[in-house]
Amino acid sequence: MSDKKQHKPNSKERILQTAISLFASKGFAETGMRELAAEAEVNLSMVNYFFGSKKGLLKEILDGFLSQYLAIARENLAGKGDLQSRLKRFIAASVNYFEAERNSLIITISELPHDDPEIVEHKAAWAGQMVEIVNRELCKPHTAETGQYIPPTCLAPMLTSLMASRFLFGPLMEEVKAGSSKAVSTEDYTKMLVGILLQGITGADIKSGERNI
Amino acid sequence: MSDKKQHKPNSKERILQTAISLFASKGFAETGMRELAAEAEVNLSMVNYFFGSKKGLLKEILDGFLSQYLAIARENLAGKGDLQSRLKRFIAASVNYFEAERNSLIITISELPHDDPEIVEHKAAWAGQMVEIVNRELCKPHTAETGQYIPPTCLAPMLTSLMASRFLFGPLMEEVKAGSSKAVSTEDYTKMLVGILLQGITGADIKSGERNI
DNA sequence: TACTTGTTCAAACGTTCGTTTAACTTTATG
DNA sequence: CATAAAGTTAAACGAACGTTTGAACAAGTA
Repeated sequence: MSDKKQHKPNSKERILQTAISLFASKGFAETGMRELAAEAEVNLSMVNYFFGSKKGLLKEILDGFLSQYLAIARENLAGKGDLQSRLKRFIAASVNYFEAERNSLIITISELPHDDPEIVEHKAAWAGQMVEIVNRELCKPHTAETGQYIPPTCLAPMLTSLMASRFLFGPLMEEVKAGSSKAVSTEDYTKMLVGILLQGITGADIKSGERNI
Repeated sequence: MSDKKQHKPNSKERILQTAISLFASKGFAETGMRELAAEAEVNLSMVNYFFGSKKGLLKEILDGFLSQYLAIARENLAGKGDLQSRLKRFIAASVNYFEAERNSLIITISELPHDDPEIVEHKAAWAGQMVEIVNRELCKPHTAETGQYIPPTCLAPMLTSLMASRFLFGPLMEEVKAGSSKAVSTEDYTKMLVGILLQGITGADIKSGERNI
Protein backbone atom coordinates (compact mmCIF):
# COMPACT_ATOMS: atom_id res chain seq x y z
CA MET A 1 0.00 0.00 0.00
CA SER A 2 3.00 2.33 -0.47
CA ASP A 3 2.15 4.99 -3.00
CA LYS A 4 5.65 6.38 -3.37
CA LYS A 5 7.09 7.81 -6.50
CA GLN A 6 5.53 5.69 -9.21
CA HIS A 7 4.22 8.57 -11.28
CA LYS A 8 1.59 6.34 -12.80
CA PRO A 9 -1.65 6.51 -10.81
CA ASN A 10 -4.36 8.57 -12.43
CA SER A 11 -3.04 12.04 -13.00
CA LYS A 12 -6.43 13.42 -13.92
CA GLU A 13 -7.88 12.82 -10.49
CA ARG A 14 -4.74 14.22 -8.88
CA ILE A 15 -5.06 17.39 -10.94
CA LEU A 16 -8.73 17.70 -10.03
CA GLN A 17 -8.16 17.33 -6.30
CA THR A 18 -5.21 19.69 -6.31
CA ALA A 19 -7.22 22.26 -8.25
CA ILE A 20 -10.11 22.03 -5.78
CA SER A 21 -7.70 22.66 -2.95
CA LEU A 22 -5.84 25.52 -4.61
CA PHE A 23 -8.85 27.27 -6.14
CA ALA A 24 -10.55 27.26 -2.74
CA SER A 25 -7.63 28.71 -0.82
CA LYS A 26 -6.12 31.04 -3.40
CA GLY A 27 -8.96 31.68 -5.81
CA PHE A 28 -9.37 30.57 -9.39
CA ALA A 29 -7.69 33.49 -11.14
CA GLU A 30 -4.89 33.71 -8.61
CA THR A 31 -3.89 30.07 -9.13
CA GLY A 32 -1.44 29.61 -12.00
CA MET A 33 -1.30 26.57 -14.23
CA ARG A 34 2.38 26.03 -13.42
CA GLU A 35 1.73 26.14 -9.69
CA LEU A 36 -1.16 23.73 -10.10
CA ALA A 37 0.89 21.34 -12.21
CA ALA A 38 3.79 21.41 -9.77
CA GLU A 39 1.52 20.77 -6.77
CA ALA A 40 -0.20 17.89 -8.55
CA GLU A 41 3.18 16.56 -9.70
CA VAL A 42 2.24 16.47 -13.35
CA ASN A 43 3.53 18.16 -16.46
CA LEU A 44 2.10 21.56 -17.31
CA SER A 45 0.49 20.25 -20.47
CA MET A 46 -1.52 17.59 -18.68
CA VAL A 47 -4.12 20.06 -17.44
CA ASN A 48 -5.09 21.12 -20.94
CA TYR A 49 -4.78 17.52 -22.11
CA PHE A 50 -7.36 16.25 -19.64
CA PHE A 51 -9.61 19.28 -19.18
CA GLY A 52 -9.18 21.26 -22.39
CA SER A 53 -8.50 24.51 -20.61
CA LYS A 54 -8.24 26.08 -17.18
CA LYS A 55 -11.87 27.14 -17.42
CA GLY A 56 -12.84 23.61 -18.41
CA LEU A 57 -11.27 22.40 -15.20
CA LEU A 58 -13.31 24.92 -13.23
CA LYS A 59 -16.50 23.84 -14.95
CA GLU A 60 -15.83 20.23 -14.05
CA ILE A 61 -15.42 21.21 -10.42
CA LEU A 62 -18.62 23.24 -10.44
CA ASP A 63 -20.56 20.50 -12.20
CA GLY A 64 -19.35 17.88 -9.78
CA PHE A 65 -20.41 19.90 -6.76
CA LEU A 66 -23.70 21.26 -8.08
CA SER A 67 -24.93 17.98 -9.48
CA GLN A 68 -24.53 16.31 -6.09
CA TYR A 69 -26.07 19.25 -4.27
CA LEU A 70 -29.04 19.10 -6.61
CA ALA A 71 -29.37 15.37 -6.07
CA ILE A 72 -29.43 15.94 -2.31
CA ALA A 73 -32.19 18.50 -2.77
CA ARG A 74 -34.20 16.09 -4.91
CA GLU A 75 -33.82 13.20 -2.52
CA ASN A 76 -34.56 15.06 0.68
CA LEU A 77 -37.00 17.81 -0.22
CA ALA A 78 -39.30 15.49 -2.12
CA GLY A 79 -40.86 12.33 -0.75
CA LYS A 80 -42.69 11.57 2.45
CA GLY A 81 -43.09 13.79 5.46
CA ASP A 82 -44.44 17.25 6.14
CA LEU A 83 -42.68 20.43 5.20
CA GLN A 84 -40.84 20.67 8.51
CA SER A 85 -39.39 17.19 8.50
CA ARG A 86 -38.39 17.36 4.84
CA LEU A 87 -36.66 20.68 5.38
CA LYS A 88 -34.89 19.18 8.36
CA ARG A 89 -33.71 16.22 6.29
CA PHE A 90 -32.49 18.53 3.55
CA ILE A 91 -30.52 20.73 5.93
CA ALA A 92 -28.86 17.79 7.64
CA ALA A 93 -27.85 16.21 4.34
CA SER A 94 -26.66 19.50 2.86
CA VAL A 95 -24.55 20.47 5.86
CA ASN A 96 -22.92 17.07 5.87
CA TYR A 97 -22.21 17.41 2.17
CA PHE A 98 -20.86 20.94 2.55
CA GLU A 99 -18.62 19.71 5.32
CA ALA A 100 -17.24 16.89 3.16
CA GLU A 101 -16.81 19.06 0.07
CA ARG A 102 -16.13 22.39 1.66
CA ASN A 103 -13.47 23.36 -0.85
CA SER A 104 -15.79 22.82 -3.78
CA LEU A 105 -18.45 24.76 -1.92
CA ILE A 106 -16.13 27.72 -1.45
CA ILE A 107 -15.19 27.69 -5.12
CA THR A 108 -18.80 27.45 -6.27
CA ILE A 109 -20.05 30.25 -4.05
CA SER A 110 -17.08 32.56 -4.31
CA GLU A 111 -16.92 32.45 -8.06
CA LEU A 112 -20.66 33.11 -8.23
CA PRO A 113 -21.19 36.71 -9.29
CA HIS A 114 -18.38 36.95 -11.80
CA ASP A 115 -19.83 37.57 -15.19
CA ASP A 116 -17.96 35.16 -17.40
CA PRO A 117 -20.79 34.11 -19.73
CA GLU A 118 -19.49 30.59 -20.11
CA ILE A 119 -19.44 30.01 -16.35
CA VAL A 120 -22.61 31.90 -15.50
CA GLU A 121 -24.54 29.88 -18.07
CA HIS A 122 -23.45 26.62 -16.48
CA LYS A 123 -24.39 27.73 -13.01
CA ALA A 124 -27.70 29.21 -14.10
CA ALA A 125 -28.67 25.81 -15.51
CA TRP A 126 -28.09 24.15 -12.13
CA ALA A 127 -29.62 27.03 -10.20
CA GLY A 128 -32.73 26.86 -12.37
CA GLN A 129 -33.30 23.24 -11.42
CA MET A 130 -32.73 24.01 -7.76
CA VAL A 131 -35.22 26.89 -7.87
CA GLU A 132 -37.74 24.56 -9.46
CA ILE A 133 -37.38 21.98 -6.71
CA VAL A 134 -37.51 24.54 -3.93
CA ASN A 135 -40.64 26.04 -5.44
CA ARG A 136 -42.41 22.70 -5.79
CA GLU A 137 -41.38 21.12 -2.51
CA LEU A 138 -41.05 24.10 -0.20
CA CYS A 139 -42.64 27.31 -1.43
CA LYS A 140 -45.93 25.93 -2.69
CA PRO A 141 -46.58 23.62 0.28
CA HIS A 142 -45.62 26.48 2.54
CA THR A 143 -48.12 28.76 0.86
CA ALA A 144 -50.82 26.08 1.07
CA GLU A 145 -50.10 25.59 4.74
CA THR A 146 -49.77 29.15 5.95
CA GLY A 147 -51.07 31.40 3.19
CA GLN A 148 -47.69 33.08 3.11
CA TYR A 149 -45.54 33.17 0.01
CA ILE A 150 -41.78 33.23 -0.35
CA PRO A 151 -40.49 33.13 -3.95
CA PRO A 152 -38.03 30.30 -4.62
CA THR A 153 -35.58 32.73 -6.20
CA CYS A 154 -35.42 34.31 -2.77
CA LEU A 155 -35.64 31.24 -0.55
CA ALA A 156 -33.10 29.05 -2.36
CA PRO A 157 -30.27 31.57 -2.05
CA MET A 158 -31.20 32.22 1.58
CA LEU A 159 -31.10 28.54 2.50
CA THR A 160 -27.85 27.90 0.65
CA SER A 161 -26.16 31.02 2.03
CA LEU A 162 -27.26 30.26 5.56
CA MET A 163 -26.05 26.67 5.47
CA ALA A 164 -22.80 27.66 3.77
CA SER A 165 -21.92 30.52 6.13
CA ARG A 166 -20.04 28.26 8.52
CA PHE A 167 -17.74 27.07 5.77
CA LEU A 168 -17.37 30.30 3.83
CA PHE A 169 -16.46 32.32 6.91
CA GLY A 170 -14.69 29.46 8.64
CA PRO A 171 -11.15 30.39 7.63
CA LEU A 172 -11.75 34.05 8.52
CA MET A 173 -13.35 33.22 11.88
CA GLU A 174 -10.43 30.94 12.64
CA GLU A 175 -8.19 33.96 12.13
CA VAL A 176 -10.38 36.00 14.47
CA LYS A 177 -10.62 33.35 17.19
CA ALA A 178 -8.52 30.22 16.90
CA GLY A 179 -10.56 27.06 17.45
CA SER A 180 -13.88 28.72 16.67
CA SER A 181 -14.53 26.24 13.88
CA LYS A 182 -14.44 23.41 16.40
CA ALA A 183 -16.53 25.20 19.00
CA VAL A 184 -19.74 23.99 17.37
CA SER A 185 -19.98 20.46 16.02
CA THR A 186 -21.58 19.68 12.69
CA GLU A 187 -24.56 18.10 14.41
CA ASP A 188 -25.08 21.12 16.64
CA TYR A 189 -24.72 23.43 13.68
CA THR A 190 -27.41 21.47 11.88
CA LYS A 191 -29.70 21.65 14.90
CA MET A 192 -29.07 25.36 15.14
CA LEU A 193 -30.06 25.92 11.51
CA VAL A 194 -33.17 23.79 11.82
CA GLY A 195 -34.15 25.61 15.00
CA ILE A 196 -33.75 29.02 13.45
CA LEU A 197 -35.59 28.17 10.26
CA LEU A 198 -38.51 26.52 12.05
CA GLN A 199 -38.82 28.62 15.22
CA GLY A 200 -36.46 31.60 14.86
CA ILE A 201 -33.36 32.22 16.96
CA THR A 202 -35.26 31.28 20.11
CA GLY A 203 -35.31 27.75 18.73
CA ALA A 204 -31.64 27.68 17.89
CA ASP A 205 -30.37 26.04 21.03
CA ILE A 206 -27.39 23.80 21.02
CA LYS A 207 -26.74 21.38 23.84
CA SER A 208 -22.99 20.99 23.93
CA GLY A 209 -20.78 23.98 23.25
CA GLU A 210 -18.43 25.93 25.41
CA ARG A 211 -19.89 28.99 27.07
CA ASN A 212 -16.93 31.19 26.19
CA ILE A 213 -17.64 34.84 26.89
CA MET B 1 -23.49 71.29 -14.61
CA SER B 2 -22.08 69.76 -17.80
CA ASP B 3 -19.29 67.35 -16.90
CA LYS B 4 -18.05 66.87 -20.42
CA LYS B 5 -14.45 66.37 -21.33
CA GLN B 6 -12.66 68.56 -18.80
CA HIS B 7 -10.42 65.82 -17.50
CA LYS B 8 -9.97 67.63 -14.22
CA PRO B 9 -12.56 66.53 -11.65
CA ASN B 10 -11.22 64.17 -9.04
CA SER B 11 -9.72 61.19 -10.77
CA LYS B 12 -9.21 59.30 -7.53
CA GLU B 13 -12.91 59.02 -6.83
CA ARG B 14 -13.56 58.05 -10.43
CA ILE B 15 -10.99 55.27 -10.20
CA LEU B 16 -12.50 54.06 -6.93
CA GLN B 17 -16.06 53.92 -8.25
CA THR B 18 -14.99 52.24 -11.49
CA ALA B 19 -13.00 49.68 -9.54
CA ILE B 20 -15.97 48.88 -7.29
CA SER B 21 -18.10 48.30 -10.35
CA LEU B 22 -15.56 46.20 -12.23
CA PHE B 23 -14.30 44.15 -9.29
CA ALA B 24 -17.89 43.24 -8.44
CA SER B 25 -18.87 42.12 -11.91
CA LYS B 26 -15.61 40.60 -13.16
CA GLY B 27 -13.72 39.80 -10.02
CA PHE B 28 -10.59 41.40 -8.61
CA ALA B 29 -7.98 39.25 -10.30
CA GLU B 30 -9.84 39.18 -13.60
CA THR B 31 -9.89 42.96 -13.83
CA GLY B 32 -6.76 44.41 -15.46
CA MET B 33 -5.25 47.75 -14.62
CA ARG B 34 -5.46 48.87 -18.23
CA GLU B 35 -9.12 48.00 -18.46
CA LEU B 36 -9.78 49.80 -15.19
CA ALA B 37 -7.86 52.90 -16.29
CA ALA B 38 -9.64 53.01 -19.62
CA GLU B 39 -13.06 52.65 -18.02
CA ALA B 40 -12.27 55.37 -15.48
CA GLU B 41 -10.79 57.54 -18.24
CA VAL B 42 -7.51 58.07 -16.49
CA ASN B 43 -3.94 57.23 -17.33
CA LEU B 44 -2.70 53.79 -16.35
CA SER B 45 -0.24 55.23 -13.86
CA MET B 46 -2.86 57.07 -11.88
CA VAL B 47 -4.03 53.95 -10.08
CA ASN B 48 -0.65 53.33 -8.55
CA TYR B 49 -0.20 57.04 -7.98
CA PHE B 50 -3.31 57.33 -5.84
CA PHE B 51 -3.56 53.88 -4.29
CA GLY B 52 0.01 52.60 -4.31
CA SER B 53 -0.92 49.29 -5.90
CA LYS B 54 -3.82 47.28 -7.18
CA LYS B 55 -4.07 45.54 -3.83
CA GLY B 56 -4.04 48.91 -2.09
CA LEU B 57 -7.06 49.86 -4.10
CA LEU B 58 -8.83 46.69 -3.02
CA LYS B 59 -8.01 47.35 0.61
CA GLU B 60 -9.48 50.83 0.37
CA ILE B 61 -12.70 49.36 -1.03
CA LEU B 62 -12.86 46.73 1.72
CA ASP B 63 -12.13 49.26 4.45
CA GLY B 64 -14.76 51.63 3.17
CA PHE B 65 -17.44 48.97 3.16
CA LEU B 66 -16.53 47.19 6.37
CA SER B 67 -16.09 50.34 8.45
CA GLN B 68 -19.61 51.47 7.56
CA TYR B 69 -21.05 48.00 8.14
CA LEU B 70 -19.42 47.92 11.54
CA ALA B 71 -20.77 51.38 12.34
CA ILE B 72 -24.26 50.18 11.45
CA ALA B 73 -23.84 47.22 13.79
CA ARG B 74 -22.67 49.48 16.59
CA GLU B 75 -25.48 51.96 16.18
CA ASN B 76 -28.31 49.47 15.82
CA LEU B 77 -27.35 46.47 17.91
CA ALA B 78 -26.48 48.54 20.95
CA GLY B 79 -28.73 51.05 22.66
CA LYS B 80 -32.31 50.88 23.78
CA GLY B 81 -34.82 48.15 23.12
CA ASP B 82 -35.02 44.42 23.70
CA LEU B 83 -33.11 41.84 21.67
CA GLN B 84 -35.88 41.46 19.10
CA SER B 85 -36.31 45.13 18.30
CA ARG B 86 -32.56 45.76 18.18
CA LEU B 87 -32.07 42.83 15.83
CA LYS B 88 -34.91 44.15 13.70
CA ARG B 89 -33.29 47.58 13.54
CA PHE B 90 -29.95 46.07 12.61
CA ILE B 91 -31.41 43.98 9.81
CA ALA B 92 -33.33 46.87 8.31
CA ALA B 93 -30.30 49.15 8.38
CA SER B 94 -27.97 46.45 7.02
CA VAL B 95 -30.24 45.46 4.15
CA ASN B 96 -30.63 49.08 3.14
CA TYR B 97 -26.89 49.52 3.26
CA PHE B 98 -26.25 46.32 1.30
CA GLU B 99 -28.73 47.51 -1.29
CA ALA B 100 -26.98 50.86 -1.64
CA GLU B 101 -23.48 49.38 -1.70
CA ARG B 102 -24.18 46.04 -3.29
CA ASN B 103 -21.05 46.08 -5.42
CA SER B 104 -18.80 46.62 -2.44
CA LEU B 105 -20.71 43.89 -0.63
CA ILE B 106 -20.10 41.45 -3.46
CA ILE B 107 -16.40 42.28 -3.52
CA THR B 108 -16.05 41.95 0.24
CA ILE B 109 -17.85 38.61 0.48
CA SER B 110 -16.54 37.04 -2.70
CA GLU B 111 -12.93 37.80 -1.98
CA LEU B 112 -13.38 36.43 1.54
CA PRO B 113 -11.75 33.03 1.64
CA HIS B 114 -8.71 33.79 -0.47
CA ASP B 115 -5.63 33.45 1.59
CA ASP B 116 -3.62 36.52 0.71
CA PRO B 117 -2.14 37.32 4.13
CA GLU B 118 -2.26 41.07 3.56
CA ILE B 119 -5.97 41.00 2.74
CA VAL B 120 -7.02 38.38 5.29
CA GLU B 121 -5.35 40.37 8.06
CA HIS B 122 -7.32 43.46 7.19
CA LYS B 123 -10.60 41.62 7.10
CA ALA B 124 -9.90 39.70 10.29
CA ALA B 125 -9.45 43.00 12.10
CA TRP B 126 -12.90 44.18 11.05
CA ALA B 127 -14.46 40.75 11.60
CA GLY B 128 -13.02 40.64 15.09
CA GLN B 129 -14.78 43.85 16.04
CA MET B 130 -18.02 42.62 14.53
CA VAL B 131 -17.82 39.36 16.47
CA GLU B 132 -17.25 41.34 19.64
CA ILE B 133 -20.36 43.45 19.08
CA VAL B 134 -22.53 40.49 18.15
CA ASN B 135 -21.37 38.65 21.24
CA ARG B 136 -22.06 41.56 23.59
CA GLU B 137 -25.33 42.76 22.10
CA LEU B 138 -26.88 39.57 20.74
CA CYS B 139 -25.35 36.34 22.03
CA LYS B 140 -25.07 37.21 25.71
CA PRO B 141 -28.53 38.81 26.02
CA HIS B 142 -29.92 35.86 24.10
CA THR B 143 -28.34 33.44 26.53
CA ALA B 144 -29.60 35.43 29.50
CA GLU B 145 -33.09 35.41 28.05
CA THR B 146 -33.44 31.84 26.87
CA GLY B 147 -30.58 29.86 28.37
CA GLN B 148 -29.50 28.96 24.88
CA TYR B 149 -26.08 29.83 23.51
CA ILE B 150 -24.98 30.65 19.98
CA PRO B 151 -21.30 31.60 19.59
CA PRO B 152 -20.77 34.94 17.85
CA THR B 153 -18.29 33.37 15.46
CA CYS B 154 -21.22 31.30 14.26
CA LEU B 155 -24.01 33.86 14.47
CA ALA B 156 -22.25 36.81 12.83
CA PRO B 157 -21.47 34.89 9.61
CA MET B 158 -25.00 33.48 9.57
CA LEU B 159 -26.62 36.89 9.85
CA THR B 160 -24.36 38.48 7.26
CA SER B 161 -24.71 35.61 4.82
CA LEU B 162 -28.47 35.52 5.20
CA MET B 163 -28.87 39.24 4.65
CA ALA B 164 -26.42 39.26 1.75
CA SER B 165 -27.91 36.27 -0.09
CA ARG B 166 -30.32 38.44 -2.06
CA PHE B 167 -27.48 40.54 -3.45
CA LEU B 168 -24.88 37.81 -3.91
CA PHE B 169 -27.24 35.54 -5.82
CA GLY B 170 -29.16 38.37 -7.44
CA PRO B 171 -27.31 38.36 -10.77
CA LEU B 172 -27.51 34.58 -10.99
CA MET B 173 -31.22 34.47 -10.11
CA GLU B 174 -31.85 37.14 -12.69
CA GLU B 175 -30.30 34.78 -15.21
CA VAL B 176 -32.56 31.99 -14.00
CA LYS B 177 -35.75 34.03 -13.94
CA ALA B 178 -35.72 37.54 -15.37
CA GLY B 179 -37.28 40.06 -13.02
CA SER B 180 -36.83 37.91 -9.93
CA SER B 181 -34.81 40.64 -8.25
CA LYS B 182 -37.76 42.97 -8.46
CA ALA B 183 -40.32 40.37 -7.32
CA VAL B 184 -39.63 41.14 -3.67
CA SER B 185 -39.10 44.72 -2.56
CA THR B 186 -36.37 45.69 -0.14
CA GLU B 187 -38.94 46.34 2.58
CA ASP B 188 -40.55 42.94 2.07
CA TYR B 189 -37.16 41.28 2.02
CA THR B 190 -36.36 42.92 5.34
CA LYS B 191 -39.67 41.77 6.82
CA MET B 192 -39.01 38.28 5.55
CA LEU B 193 -35.60 38.14 7.24
CA VAL B 194 -36.95 39.51 10.51
CA GLY B 195 -39.81 37.04 10.41
CA ILE B 196 -37.53 34.07 9.81
CA LEU B 197 -35.01 35.03 12.46
CA LEU B 198 -37.63 35.72 15.11
CA GLN B 199 -40.28 33.11 14.34
CA GLY B 200 -38.91 30.78 11.66
CA ILE B 201 -40.18 30.44 8.12
CA THR B 202 -43.77 30.44 9.36
CA GLY B 203 -43.19 34.04 10.34
CA ALA B 204 -41.66 35.06 7.05
CA ASP B 205 -44.76 36.37 5.36
CA ILE B 206 -44.63 39.14 2.84
CA LYS B 207 -47.72 41.15 2.04
CA SER B 208 -47.18 42.40 -1.49
CA GLY B 209 -45.48 40.17 -4.00
CA GLU B 210 -46.74 38.37 -7.07
CA ARG B 211 -47.95 34.83 -6.54
CA ASN B 212 -46.13 33.47 -9.59
CA ILE B 213 -46.10 29.70 -9.63
C1' DT C 1 9.80 85.29 -12.35
C1' DA C 2 11.45 81.27 -9.85
C1' DC C 3 10.14 77.40 -7.11
C1' DT C 4 7.22 74.02 -5.27
C1' DT C 5 3.55 70.75 -5.13
C1' DG C 6 0.13 67.89 -7.04
C1' DT C 7 -1.37 65.61 -11.44
C1' DT C 8 -1.15 63.61 -15.90
C1' DC C 9 1.11 61.41 -19.58
C1' DA C 10 3.47 57.98 -23.05
C1' DA C 11 6.60 54.47 -22.98
C1' DA C 12 8.86 50.79 -21.40
C1' DC C 13 10.31 47.54 -17.61
C1' DG C 14 10.69 42.41 -16.57
C1' DT C 15 7.62 38.78 -15.41
C1' DT C 16 4.04 35.64 -15.67
C1' DC C 17 0.11 34.11 -17.93
C1' DG C 18 -2.72 30.15 -20.56
C1' DT C 19 -1.97 27.57 -24.43
C1' DT C 20 0.25 24.92 -28.18
C1' DT C 21 3.51 22.11 -30.53
C1' DA C 22 6.04 18.02 -31.66
C1' DA C 23 8.55 14.34 -30.12
C1' DC C 24 8.81 10.53 -26.91
C1' DT C 25 7.21 6.61 -23.84
C1' DT C 26 3.88 3.58 -22.12
C1' DT C 27 -0.22 0.75 -22.45
C1' DA C 28 -3.67 -1.73 -24.86
C1' DT C 29 -5.39 -4.25 -28.97
C1' DG C 30 -5.46 -7.50 -32.87
C1' DC D 1 5.11 -8.52 -32.99
C1' DA D 2 2.98 -4.65 -35.09
C1' DT D 3 0.08 -0.86 -34.72
C1' DA D 4 -2.69 2.33 -32.67
C1' DA D 5 -4.13 4.77 -28.74
C1' DA D 6 -3.26 7.01 -24.47
C1' DG D 7 -0.21 9.34 -21.61
C1' DT D 8 3.83 12.29 -20.72
C1' DT D 9 7.49 15.49 -21.64
C1' DA D 10 10.44 19.88 -22.57
C1' DA D 11 10.27 23.96 -24.96
C1' DA D 12 8.40 27.73 -26.85
C1' DC D 13 4.45 30.84 -28.41
C1' DG D 14 2.34 35.58 -28.22
C1' DA D 15 -0.28 38.17 -25.10
C1' DA D 16 -1.28 40.39 -20.99
C1' DC D 17 0.05 41.36 -16.41
C1' DG D 18 1.34 45.02 -12.44
C1' DT D 19 4.61 48.34 -11.89
C1' DT D 20 8.10 52.03 -12.76
C1' DT D 21 10.24 55.80 -15.00
C1' DG D 22 11.09 60.58 -16.34
C1' DA D 23 9.34 64.28 -18.43
C1' DA D 24 5.51 67.48 -19.05
C1' DC D 25 1.68 70.38 -17.32
C1' DA D 26 -1.15 73.09 -13.99
C1' DA D 27 -1.71 75.90 -9.98
C1' DG D 28 -0.34 78.30 -5.89
C1' DT D 29 3.33 80.74 -3.20
C1' DA D 30 7.40 83.65 -2.24
